[in-house]
Amino acid sequence: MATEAPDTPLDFIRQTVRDDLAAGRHREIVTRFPPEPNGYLHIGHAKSICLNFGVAAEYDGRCFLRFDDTNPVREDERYTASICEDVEWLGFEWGDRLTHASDYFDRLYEQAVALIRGGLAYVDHLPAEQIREYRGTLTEPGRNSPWRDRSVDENLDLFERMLSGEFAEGECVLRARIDMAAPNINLRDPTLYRIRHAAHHRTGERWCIYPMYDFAHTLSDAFEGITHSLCTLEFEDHRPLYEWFLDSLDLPHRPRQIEFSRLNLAYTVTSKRRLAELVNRGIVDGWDDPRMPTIAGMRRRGYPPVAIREFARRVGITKKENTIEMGVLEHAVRDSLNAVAHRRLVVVRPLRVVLTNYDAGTEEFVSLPNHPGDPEQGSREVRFGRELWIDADDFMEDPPRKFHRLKPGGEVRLRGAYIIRCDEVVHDADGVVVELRCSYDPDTRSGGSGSDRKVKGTIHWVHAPSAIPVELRLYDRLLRTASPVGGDAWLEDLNPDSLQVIAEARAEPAVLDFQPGEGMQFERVGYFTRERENGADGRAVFNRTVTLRDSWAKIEAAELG
RNA sequence: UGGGGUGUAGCCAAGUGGUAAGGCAACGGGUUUUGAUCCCGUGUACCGCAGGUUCGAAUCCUGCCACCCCAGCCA
Repeated sequence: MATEAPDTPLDFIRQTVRDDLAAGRHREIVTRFPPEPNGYLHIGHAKSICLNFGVAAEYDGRCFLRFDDTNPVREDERYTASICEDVEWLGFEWGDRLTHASDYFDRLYEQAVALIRGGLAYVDHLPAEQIREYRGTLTEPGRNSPWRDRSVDENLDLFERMLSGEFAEGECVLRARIDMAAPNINLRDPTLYRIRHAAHHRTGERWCIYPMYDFAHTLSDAFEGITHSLCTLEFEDHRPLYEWFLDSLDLPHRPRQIEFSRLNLAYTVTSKRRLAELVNRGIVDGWDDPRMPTIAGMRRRGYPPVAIREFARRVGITKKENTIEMGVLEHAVRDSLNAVAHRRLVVVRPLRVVLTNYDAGTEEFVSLPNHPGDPEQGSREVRFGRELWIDADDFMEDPPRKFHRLKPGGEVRLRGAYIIRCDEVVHDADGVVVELRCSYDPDTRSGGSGSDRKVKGTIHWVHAPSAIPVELRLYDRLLRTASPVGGDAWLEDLNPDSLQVIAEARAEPAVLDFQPGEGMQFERVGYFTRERENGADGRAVFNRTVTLRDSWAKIEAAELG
């Protein structure tokens, strides 16, 4: 497992872990990542995965991957495979520590019985609506349920009958007997077990009562010997209940819960509920749509796992609400890709160029390095001839100042080949530029004797007869606002241009050298990766991972006012 | 108006009583056959506000303000 950039100050959780170890409070650090199998993992989970698995790895401990599957009606086996795949792809290993809360259903039941025996839990026959009313409000205390003082024997009997299926869903629940006047609402006799006559994806029909999160999660932590149970801020209020279970039961270990703030990313959504909505409404392709901030989406988009790990490291761990700018993620992605991605030439919007002084009967090969900064990565031979495509953006008939690309009468270097001059602009009947007639300077071939001649610009190109048609999918932010509003209104802030399909791009054939997931840079355009499925008429499809930094865009905006 | 949290530059984030790290962004400049990369440089951060303690406070105390979370038989 890679451990990146060591010289970061320790966050407050790692400081605690380090101190606990130094004080001899634990022999070994044990953490856990506890996803509910009801959706795909996203960038926020990635932060938690990097924290939990990262801390375990850094302190020679262990981390469990535990599915929190206590609610059969919400969860589905089909999500577990993707979750495993995502964690693994991110670069982490759980070894033999793949568990499920449902693995502990028997032990959980025993502990519930223990609570009843201790007079600390009771079966409540109040309907759900009444329970809510009896709970009180944020500012007023709750009231005791009329069933709160049943005898231990009666509760034992009733709980067993709940288990045996004697009651209908909603007829009764098992509740902890704590304090209905507690200022912390989580302590007002929280529900421990509810009845669900539903098959569980792992335990089948064996159970019809299922434990609630607080009970199952705390005890699972204790069973597994978790030393540091790291969760997000919204569970801070639950910590007293977590402690109550640990105090009330005879358990093999005493884990400690520590909360940190969840990750928010600007211009996207990072809640499972909202991501599911995008999928269900058909706004995106699926959970792994490259626009989605899901791990699967980022993988398909071409983000390397190391970039995500580095991103998680850079944003840090604190208890402060935060919204991270996309630039941080994008920078991490570019940074990791820049070093390793091979370069290729691809023209996005093809404009025909004819080199009028180049012999129509011949062609040649020019050598282009796979990586300009690293000769070790080799080079490739690229076909060159009289007819080429260049990007329409690289020509302007009436350009602003500082435009270093091609213009009438102007010169530009073709990357890795020759300097050309634009002699004539051909228009169609509507006045649209359809072809450039240029002449090349034979002395200026890259690597040749006259190649040191300087021109202001260098542009990319492809050899027209041998170029292959490819489809490009250009992705942009999902939202047009940085922080989506609450409720359903955020759907109105969706960016209508989050996907732009370029059906008729032209590429040098060597773009086919790479597998989906491997990153390459289309020079001057951006980083791309191959899409698994081909597009129309079988042509290769490439997803844009991220653009290159574009300082021209700013200059252009300034020049054009 | 109950309880639990959080406030350090545009966004993150170190700092744990001795005089405010770092990253991203932004803005200059250099190198460059990618307007990329790379390299240099640029920020007076009223440390939420107001008092107090101290020789000395982002760090300690008091009071206030702002924002976030909690009333599932969800996790």
